[in-house]
Order: sequence, then structure tokens, then C-alpha cells
Amino acid sequence: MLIGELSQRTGTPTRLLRYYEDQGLIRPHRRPGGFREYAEADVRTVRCIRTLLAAGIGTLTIAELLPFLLGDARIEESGCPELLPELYQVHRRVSDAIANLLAARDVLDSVIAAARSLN
DNA sequence: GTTCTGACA
DNA sequence: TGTCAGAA
Repeated sequence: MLIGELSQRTGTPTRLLRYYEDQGLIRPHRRPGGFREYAEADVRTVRCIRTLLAAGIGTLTIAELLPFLLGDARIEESGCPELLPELYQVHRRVSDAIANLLAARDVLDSVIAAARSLN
């Protein structure tokens, strides 16, 4: 499929799909005319990328993790001893982000409750 | 009409 | 990320 279709099916602007390619997150084939040709599996890949991006994980880290998340590579054979420590680090950041969001929600709850009591 | 690259906000 | 230009 061309970039336009992938864009519609993933709700991702074509501008971003090209950006993800620049960052090494996806590697579409090229048609003779230079048009990007995406595989069916890329729909899932893009959704995965967006989920991690929304979680505050950088494109560099996502590029490293993607092969494992998509089953293109197995942890046992990665030959990358740095992986596990990095996963713990990412997990830590996500947990911190969640904690901050929960705290922010509590603050909002208080403000909302106070505002409502005035009406 | 759709996509491409490059550039700027 | 959004948007625009100029070309295919």
C-alpha cells in the first residue's frame, strides 16, 4: 500500500510516517517511481510506534525495541547484553510518568471539587 | 489526484 | 509536527 493508505489506516499524518522512516523505525520498499510501498504488517508496526511514542519513549529506543516487539528477533539471540538494563530503565521512566499523571489528576480532582462547591 | 524531497516555523 | 514549494 502507498503512504496515503497507511496514513488513513493508522491515523498518522504522512509527514510523520516519513519521519519515522528517517529515524529508522520502518523501512518501506520503493516502487520504480520512488513511491514508498508499505507492507500489511506496517499497520501494526506504526500503531506500536505511536503507543510507545505517546508513552514518552524516544524514537532511538523504539528503534532498538521494535524488532523484539514485532517478533523479528528473539531476546535470547540478540547478543545484546545491554538490552535488559535498558528495558528496566524504560520501564522506570514509564512508571514515573504514570505516577506524575496520577498525581496531576489528584490535584485536578481537588480543584474541581473546590470549584463545584462554589456553584 | 498522489507522492517525493527539502526547508522553515 | 505542520505546511509549503516545485517536480514527477
